[in-house]
Amino acid sequence: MEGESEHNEQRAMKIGQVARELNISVETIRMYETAGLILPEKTGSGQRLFDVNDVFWLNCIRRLIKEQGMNLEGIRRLLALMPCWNIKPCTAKDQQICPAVLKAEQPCWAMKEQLPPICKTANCRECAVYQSASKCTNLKTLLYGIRKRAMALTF
DNA sequence: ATTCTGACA
DNA sequence: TGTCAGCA
Repeated sequence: MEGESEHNEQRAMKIGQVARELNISVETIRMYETAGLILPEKTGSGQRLFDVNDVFWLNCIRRLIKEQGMNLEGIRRLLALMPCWNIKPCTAKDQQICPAVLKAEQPCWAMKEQLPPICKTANCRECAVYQSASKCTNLKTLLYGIRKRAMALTF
């Protein structure tokens, strides 16, 4: 059996283990990361570590692709539409220059360095924006903030 | 044995 | 997406 004897550690899985459990190749998982869909933890040596939420999210990505007719680009752009400014308490001034607010090219966590200080120094894996996205409830609630904002502008 | 990055007959 | 190289 595997070494599942860890206690406080949030039993992080290596890419090979994740690949086996989800029946996908490690190359594919790395590709999802390159596309900005997932943000696995990295050890000092560069080893990717996935927790249960990462695995769950990867599962959602697979379904979006295999059952919902989406592709990597589509998912990436969808995540890029997340109303991070409604989740993260950034100032109006930040929003005027934040690429995550002005553009919808990629998820905010995929361009961390270009973000204002509040987000630039944050741990994206622990940020509500990334976590809510990886919850993969349904795509509409994911964009609820957008609707709220649209309503405010319309009425 | 496993993972990592980068490249591509 | 696969896979082979050359490391760590």
